[in-house]
Amino acid sequence: MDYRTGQRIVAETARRTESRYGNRPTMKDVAARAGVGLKTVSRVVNGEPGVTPDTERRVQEAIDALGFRRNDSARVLRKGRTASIGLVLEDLADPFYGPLSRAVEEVARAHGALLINGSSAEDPDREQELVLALCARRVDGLVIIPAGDDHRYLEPEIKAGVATVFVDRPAGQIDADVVLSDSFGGARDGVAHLIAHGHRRIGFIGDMPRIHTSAERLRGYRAAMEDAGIPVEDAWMSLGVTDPQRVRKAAEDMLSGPSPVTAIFAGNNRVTVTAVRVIAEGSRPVALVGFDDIELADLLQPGVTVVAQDAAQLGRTAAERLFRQLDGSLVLPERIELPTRLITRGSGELPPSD
Amino acid sequence: MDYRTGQRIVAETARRTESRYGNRPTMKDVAARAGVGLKTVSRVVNGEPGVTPDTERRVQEAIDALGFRRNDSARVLRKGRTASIGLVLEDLADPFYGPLSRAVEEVARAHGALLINGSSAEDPDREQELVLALCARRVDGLVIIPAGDDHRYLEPEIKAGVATVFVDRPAGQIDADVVLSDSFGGARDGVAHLIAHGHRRIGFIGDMPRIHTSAERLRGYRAAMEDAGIPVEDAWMSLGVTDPQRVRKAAEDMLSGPSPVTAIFAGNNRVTVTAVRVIAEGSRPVALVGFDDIELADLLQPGVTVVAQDAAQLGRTAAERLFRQLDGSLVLPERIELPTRLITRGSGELPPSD
DNA sequence: TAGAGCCTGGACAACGTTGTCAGATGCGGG
DNA sequence: CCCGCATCTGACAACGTTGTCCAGGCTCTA
Repeated sequence: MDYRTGQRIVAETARRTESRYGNRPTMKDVAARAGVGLKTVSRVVNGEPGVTPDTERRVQEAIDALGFRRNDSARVLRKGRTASIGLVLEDLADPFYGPLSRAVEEVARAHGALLINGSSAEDPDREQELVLALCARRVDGLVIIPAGDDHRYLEPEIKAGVATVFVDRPAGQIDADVVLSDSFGGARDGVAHLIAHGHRRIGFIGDMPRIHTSAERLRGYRAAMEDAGIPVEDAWMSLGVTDPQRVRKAAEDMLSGPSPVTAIFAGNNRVTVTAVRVIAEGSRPVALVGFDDIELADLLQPGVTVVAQDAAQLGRTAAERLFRQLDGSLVLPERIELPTRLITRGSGELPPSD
Repeated sequence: MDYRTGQRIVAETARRTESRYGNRPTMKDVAARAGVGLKTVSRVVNGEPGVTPDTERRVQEAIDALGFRRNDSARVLRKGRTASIGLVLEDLADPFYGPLSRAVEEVARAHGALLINGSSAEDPDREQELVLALCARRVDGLVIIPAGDDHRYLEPEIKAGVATVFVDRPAGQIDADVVLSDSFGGARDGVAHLIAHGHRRIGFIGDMPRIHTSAERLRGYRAAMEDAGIPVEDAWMSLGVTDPQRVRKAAEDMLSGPSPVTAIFAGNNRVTVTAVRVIAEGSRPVALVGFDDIELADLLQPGVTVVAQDAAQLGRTAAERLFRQLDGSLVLPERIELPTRLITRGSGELPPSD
């Protein structure tokens, strides 16, 4: 008995010492100070009815005096919903994802939710790790730009009620909502545009074909070439390169081989930027169409013709669908494909140089 | 009694119905299935020692079978730390903030923390709302790019132990860690660069002076002009405009007034982009130096000379400081100023055109 | 073989909030 | 003057986890 009492005093002292820094007032503290019950504080904090103005004022004063802030962790534990959603993308530093993320955030905000986001760095393991960490935090929903191609690990989560929407690329091995740009159609149109301007030897530089958008764009390229009856040479295609040096090498190779290309179709914004550089350094004009719009593209000489997708619209559409899942107004997974838009600015309209 | 029993049955039924969708297994469920105690499950989940391999296997099987995922809200409630930090910035869609955010995320990840971020849209009220929402979720720390100039509302939070670092602009009315770029020095150097190339009538287009960086850059502009003994005319300065149309108007005005400028110093990346456009449309060459680097700046004709700041480094520095606060290895708030770098690419070296 | 000491497992309280329900208070009418 | 009713307030359990502490079974030694 003495021993236990001693223990308690030690614990109490430790707690009090620590409380100067790191312990926050709780509703109980507020209640004690205001001389009311715990639940009354809860009512005031949440704006529930049934509190006299006088009582409310006393409680409010105590709240202000103590600097009380409701602990949402406890609230979540009780209520079950966190009012937060997770966004997993590839790299927030990529200018394509900034507007997308912002759009998701705005929709979340309109629904009173916060956004937690993480970058997968195009690594499937890291994607899974992130997604599961978000699930452990009990986000209400997930917007995922997948890096991996197997999302069966999400099945228990989805079954448990986590709303899920995939963006930019479809989910692997599971049936889920997907919002995509029309990569195939966009690429086909872009390449057809080059063909229409007289090109026949057209290069394609894209990311790894295991990435759905890359594969689709490659398919679009092939389709356009085939439609025009042009056989594609292997030397015209570079797949899986994305870092500037290797893109540079790939572009230089296609421009200098035995049957050099007269035009390049760039599979994404980063490739486009590097391609612009390589072409600008070369002496002869090379036509270029890029997938994804890039800033200042209109100010270059010539302006860069692009197949633009609306990143913000992609994010908005996905987030709205997510919240409709949460409302319960959605039942069956769907695949939504947003159109792309060819923006001609000059580089895609250059005639072949030979 | 009957009534209460009735109630209970209704509740039970509702719960069971719902449980197919929306209720997740808990450690208790896992324990029951594995035939062990609650705490044993906790030990397995957290990799704590003191569990026989055989027991561990049984527990693990139950976890997999039920699709159990630890509820971090409950964990947080118990442990006090959330392993998450908040980042409040102006607009994630702005290319300046993408790399910054990503850098913060990487540091957080290295410390096992998740990043919750929000955009203030340069609105002080929204900033406060966001910050307090983050505090309610008990983030361990906050990285804030302030929109407002009074942060006294944060005092109770900081006192309660929320680590806080301000980035890009200093905190208002409170003493806190700040990580900044040297806006004053950078702007002064940039303007001096123009002066060194023979310019005397130099325009300045910047954001609202209530934003610290804008004020500092304006001060740098004035200092450089004063150092060179050049009196500044009001018509050369445009403050508080940031949307493209108004920047355009401002630039056109300075270029066509009674004493037109021969060079423009652009106060931030968005202004720079618009200035490039206006200048490109005009007939006579106008020199330009911009604050913040922009993508493709080197490919324009002429290349855009800029005063570059390292957004990623800003974020990294701030986040590292944040975690050092959390380690307890930091005591006094400090102000860290990172240098800027003048990158000459052509536009800033053009001679005056008259 | 008994006792000491270690290892494993489990019962229980606590974290801070909210939902439920019952008690207290005040008011008007019979 | 008392009762019924409406309004306001508070006690208590529960959410799912972790820390503390104790019990029981084991091994090892004297």
